Parts: sequence; structure tokens; C-alpha cells
Amino acid sequence: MEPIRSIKGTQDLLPQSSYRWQFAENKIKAISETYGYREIRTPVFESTQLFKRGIGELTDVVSKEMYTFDDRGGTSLTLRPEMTASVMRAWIQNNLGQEGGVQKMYYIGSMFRAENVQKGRLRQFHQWGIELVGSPAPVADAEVIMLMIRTLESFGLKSLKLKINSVGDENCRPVYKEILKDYLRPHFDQLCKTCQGRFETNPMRILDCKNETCKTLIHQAPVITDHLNDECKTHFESVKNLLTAAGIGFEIDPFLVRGLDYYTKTAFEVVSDDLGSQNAVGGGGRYDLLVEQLGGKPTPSVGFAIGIERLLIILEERKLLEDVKPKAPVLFVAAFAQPHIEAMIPIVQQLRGLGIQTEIELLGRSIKAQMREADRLGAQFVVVVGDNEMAQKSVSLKNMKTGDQQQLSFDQLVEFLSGSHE
RNA sequence: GUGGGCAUAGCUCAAUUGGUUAGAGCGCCAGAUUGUGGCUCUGGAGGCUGUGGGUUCAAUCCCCAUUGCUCACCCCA
Repeated sequence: MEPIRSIKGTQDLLPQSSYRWQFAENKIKAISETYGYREIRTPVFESTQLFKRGIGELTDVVSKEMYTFDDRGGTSLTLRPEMTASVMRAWIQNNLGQEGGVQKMYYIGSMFRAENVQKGRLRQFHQWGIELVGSPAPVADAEVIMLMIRTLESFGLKSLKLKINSVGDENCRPVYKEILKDYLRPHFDQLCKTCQGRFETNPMRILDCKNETCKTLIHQAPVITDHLNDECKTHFESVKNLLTAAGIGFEIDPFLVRGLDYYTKTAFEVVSDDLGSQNAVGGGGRYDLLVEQLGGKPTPSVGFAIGIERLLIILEERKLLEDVKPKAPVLFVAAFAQPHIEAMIPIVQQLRGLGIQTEIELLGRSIKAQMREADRLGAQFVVVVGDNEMAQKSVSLKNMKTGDQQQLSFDQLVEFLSGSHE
């Protein structure tokens, strides 16, 4: 029979490496909470309409990358391709705006995009994200960026590049788009096919096209940062000043245009050379118009998302996970035969009850094999029980690091281990 | 959707212009040590060379198809 395989673009997280994820997730959660963010979980599937309205019908994500299907009642559902739209839907639906002040939320979860697979790009992948809802102030933008950078630094990542830009708001962006189109119009024929399509629908996306001729044309193009209105300009300046005050280095990239339609004012991205061609570790920005688009009251917000798989790729390439190891048992109980195992079971129960990680032989192997197993598991101590020990109602306790061995009564063993385990 | 690369033991990889029994390291199991891990030594298990077809006296090697993986284009995390 043909074995069934996992679906392309999905991955098993095996016990051999899950501790790395736990390490990353624990750190992320701890830091998010230090900054006052609380976890939000939302369903992995939503009404297709949510993403169409929130992300934008013309974006690549919505137009060609969504896992969409009809449920039995004929409703169109979609596996979430990102979570900001879901979080804002939940925020509106549960009237979180009524609580006053801002809502600071984080999430870690699976996202789904039906794309071709390559390095750092899967069909089911995971994001850590932050949403700071309800503040129009530049300090909110700065806070989420500080949180993002601090977190990456806490993993030991130093030389990642932070790129920021302002993409304007509903007043100055349309004006800039016209200026850009006026500049590009005489060169329309030289643009690549996709950019010719973008010319009317989303001219700003031409700015980050990687086609060579498009790039040379764009090089001389008017940049949005020269055409921001006073409000956006002041906001952008404040964000930059705050980042400088926070000691965070950044690079202004007037060609940074993110692929989701909801961004306003600040947009930012962190890139790394370790990722191959999909070089974005994470990115985000301000989305002051999204809540209205989803049927809520105007609510200025800012957030970001980081790809966990990509983060782990970088950590691995830079050898920053070498010291991260799975938890090893404190004690391995090696027994000769069934009666010895029976005699040890109450002790094992007691030790585990005390939170001491304890293993007992499950295969009835030779003592030699059991010792090898204990060593492989990295156990600090091994207890050996046989007829000799049973006769004296005791155990032999071996320290695996020093090789020392001593005879202990059952009570002494429990007392010793509750004092000496780490 | 489009292109390139790869597919041999559990893992990482060899195998001469096509030539006899497809090898190594690591890992696994066992013994040396009949009640004790690591280090060392010895032995062992483990392969339809991804699948199907073709060329040939002969195919892991050449050709075609197919599946899977991977990298890249577009876009994104």
C-alpha cells in the first residue's frame, strides 16, 4: 500500500526539534507580555468576505493565494492568510473599543497561503504578530517597532536591517499616485507586463518591482516621502525621532510598499541575508482605515507580523540555537526484571509528583543497554535495582557525570533527588 | 502558473568512458565487560539505486515519461 504523505508546503514538527519552537515561542510570549500585550486567538478559518474586504481584492494574497472553499451550507470560507483582519473582526464583534484606552494584543498561529513552495515559504506557516489598536500617536508606531527589534535582539540577532517608509494617508496618497503616474506615463511601454497592469490599479506597487528596466525607471521617480501632507510628514518625523531615541538603527526606503492594501503612514520591514530570496523576516505598519473597512468606527492602529519559520532559519544559520536543548531526565531507573520494576513504581510516582523528570526502562533490555539509554537521554542520575538492592531495601544511585555510585534507602533517594535536581 | 537542480542504507554522501557481489562515515543492535553509560576494538542488521518504460550482451550511470523534493521568478512571513 502506498503510504500517505503530508500535503506539499506543510511540515511535521517532530519531537526531535519541537523544543526549538518552544524556546522561540516562550521567549516571544514573555517579551510580548513584558510590553503589556495579551494573547488573542481567533478561528483559523473565516468568511472569505473578511479577507477580501480587509486585505483588498486586488492584492496577490487575496487574488491568487487563498485557500477558499464552500462549506456544506454553501458559505464561502477561507483559511486565514494572515491575522490582522481576523483580530480586527474580533475587536469589532466583541466591542473591545468600549473598554477604553488602547488594546494591545499578540498572537502566534498558523497561516495559509496557496503558493509555490521555496526556502522560507510554506503553504502552512506560522506568524507571531502584534496589534496595537486605538492610538494614532507616533509613539504607538515606535512602540511596536521597539518590541519587534528588541525581541529579535534577545535571540542574539544583531545585524538585521530595519527599513521604514511612510506610504501616506487617504489624502496625500492619491495625490502622490497621480504624480507617480505622470512620471511613468511616458515610459509606459518600457514597464514589464505586470507593472503595466499595476499602472492603473496600484501604481505604488511598481516601486518595489524587481524587473531591471522597471528598477532603473523607478530610480529617478518622485518619492512619496517628498509628497506627504503635513500630518503624515510630522508623524513620520516623530516616528524616526522616537526610534533614534530608542537607539534603534533604521534605513529609510521610499520604495518600500507592502503588499497589503490596508497600510497607511508608517510601513516597515526587517530583512536578512540568511533567508535566500524570501528575505523578509517580518513587517508591518499602521492601518488607520482597516476598522472602518470592516464596518467598525474609525480606529487608528498599528502592528506587525514575524514569520516564525524564517526566524528559526536565521537563528539556525547564525548558530544561535546551539545551546538550546530539550529537557533531560534527572533520573533514569534501570531494573533487571519485572519484580524490580514493580518495587520502583511507587518511588517513580512520588518523584514525578514532585516535578522531578524520571524515566523508567520500558523495554526490559540488558542493564548495559539501559545505561546506554540513560546516557543518550542525558540523565543526571541512574538508579540500578536488582536482587542485591532488593535484599537491602535500597537502590544504587549513580551520578552519570562523575561516575560515583552510592547505596541509598528509598527515602534517602527521594530526599537526595528533591534537593539536588536543577 | 513558469523555469532550473536533485532523487542510492534511518541520516549525510561515494561508486572509473555503462561491466561481475552497489560502498563509506554517522546512527542502530550485539559482543569484548555473564550487575553499569561515554572512549576503544570486533562483529551484525539494514538497499527492488523514487516509479514505469526504452536503448544495450550488460544500466545506479544513457534516453523518454511520471511522482516527489528542492531552489528560483511573481508576491509575501
